Amino acid sequence: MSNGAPNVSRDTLATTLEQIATLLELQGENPFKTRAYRNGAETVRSYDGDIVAIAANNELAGIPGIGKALQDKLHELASTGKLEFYDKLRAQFPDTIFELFEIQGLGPKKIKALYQELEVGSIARLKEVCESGEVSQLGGFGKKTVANILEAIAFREQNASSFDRKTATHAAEMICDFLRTLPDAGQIEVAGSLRRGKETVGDLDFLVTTKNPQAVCDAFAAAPFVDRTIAHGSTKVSINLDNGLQCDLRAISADELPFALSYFTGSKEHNVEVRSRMRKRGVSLNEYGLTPIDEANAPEIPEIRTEADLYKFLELDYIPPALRENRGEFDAAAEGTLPRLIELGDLRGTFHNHTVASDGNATLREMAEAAIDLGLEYLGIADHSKSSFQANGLDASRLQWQIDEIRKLNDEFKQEGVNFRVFAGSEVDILKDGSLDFPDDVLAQLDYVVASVHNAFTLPEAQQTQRIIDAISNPHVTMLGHLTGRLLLKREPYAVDVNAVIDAAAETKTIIELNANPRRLDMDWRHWHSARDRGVLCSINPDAHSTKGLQMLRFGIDVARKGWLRKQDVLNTRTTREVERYLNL
DNA sequence: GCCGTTTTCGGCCCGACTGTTTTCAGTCG
Repeated sequence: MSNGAPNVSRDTLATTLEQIATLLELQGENPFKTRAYRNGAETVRSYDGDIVAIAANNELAGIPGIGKALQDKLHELASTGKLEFYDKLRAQFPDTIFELFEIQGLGPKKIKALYQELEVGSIARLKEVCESGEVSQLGGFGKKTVANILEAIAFREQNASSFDRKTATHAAEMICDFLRTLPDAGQIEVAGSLRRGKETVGDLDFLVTTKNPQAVCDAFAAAPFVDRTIAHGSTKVSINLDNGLQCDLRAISADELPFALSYFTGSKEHNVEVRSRMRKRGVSLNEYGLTPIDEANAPEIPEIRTEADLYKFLELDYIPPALRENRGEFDAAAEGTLPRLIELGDLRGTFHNHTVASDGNATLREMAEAAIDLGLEYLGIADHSKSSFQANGLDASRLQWQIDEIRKLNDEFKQEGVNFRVFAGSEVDILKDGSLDFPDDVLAQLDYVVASVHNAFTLPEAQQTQRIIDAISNPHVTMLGHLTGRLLLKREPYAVDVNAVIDAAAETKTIIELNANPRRLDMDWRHWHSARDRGVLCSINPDAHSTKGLQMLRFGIDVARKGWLRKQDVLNTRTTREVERYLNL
């Protein structure tokens, strides 16, 4: 930002539109209007370009989903930092009104009634009127509803609403193991955002084919991992695990599987587009099948046995779940230019791993042997540098000692006939001024260098961005570690112009890391497609601090796929020899 | 509020479960 322009972020634009949608719902506004605001928010969030600048310059015309009304509002907000329409809406409700939407079972109609009749504008006040019994004056609020609200409030107080990929993946595997023991269960599939590879997951969706849906539902609802049952019908069950993770199960017939899988995999935005394309072909799609819109003029509907058949009917290539976000996959599928996505088996090694020398808990040899057990051909060690004293970072002399240890280990592997190489690196701190924590002559001793930010998270965006660009401009830097420093569900990314860093990385031929740690998954998948097209190479790194940590690579692969990355876009799919050549070794 | 190879007006994805309003509205995904 410059020239005293208001400091409005993409998130501000999107969140404002979302809140307008919510507030309009509370006013009982036309649901299609509120949806238009929500769509607009999603468009702003996922737009590939500097949407804030475009809005500030009033050049939004032509972006699908942003019509005249939203253009004007976004322009006003981006150029002045304020939006009168929004402020007037906000003034009609307390600031805490939004938290009521986090209570399961409460939607706009009930919240509107609560607010208008009982002045309920916060969760605290909601709890009061439920406990005092005042709420039963309202139509539609019976005993059961009140009990459910109180339970949902208690639940929210105890549990977060989102989960990292690792937690969600392990829960899904445990539940699938359980489902496989059911005699009535046929095919078992995990759908939803987990299947799409999202970095965090709000709930898990299971599909089970069966001839006896009631039995599957009953068994699921009675499973030992169920902490709380939200709904229990004859084809659908929703439960919470004791960590709060919500799990939904649908019992369906085998014929319905491709439709249900497509439907419940989403994303919502992708599904809307699929349905719209189906409608243009004269059919309506739901989770059970395809039906002609007009029986008299029914088109010929082919047999649908797989999701691929559904896409084929739309004259599209099969779109992998990772790409189903309505972010360009339909055009690519129509043109036959969908990427062949990277797979876990493509990885031959990995960089950015720690040992006991800094803050890891496994020795050099233990880490190397764990990598060998995973089928890898090489492993990059990159312990912290001295400024990360909290992580026992290495100074130049300890680093030299470690380099010698690595050379020795490689010799031992050679003598043992093990075809494996350890690369000597460092995760060198990017200092506040953009210089590096080791002088160039020390860095020159290393096989490769990961440069990362570990402090001064609160620098202004311009300064933080320049600091990182200065660091990766050092020719000794091979790759940039965890670009934004975010800790999912815990710490926001620091303010940094990711696009400017990507451009600099392309310019300086610096690799950008995809940190596979499920708490990071940084750089975010939304940037990879465009970074790839700008010629930036990726390295998928587990940032392992233990032998087990190496297994986090799978989550990096999930996110790389989500970012449209192919095998050739990722350094550590290359052979040892190719990597050596790349590193000039 | 957005949008147009049926349309500048009249549509906008669709169904399960719950609780309560005894025939359906609200919520959720």
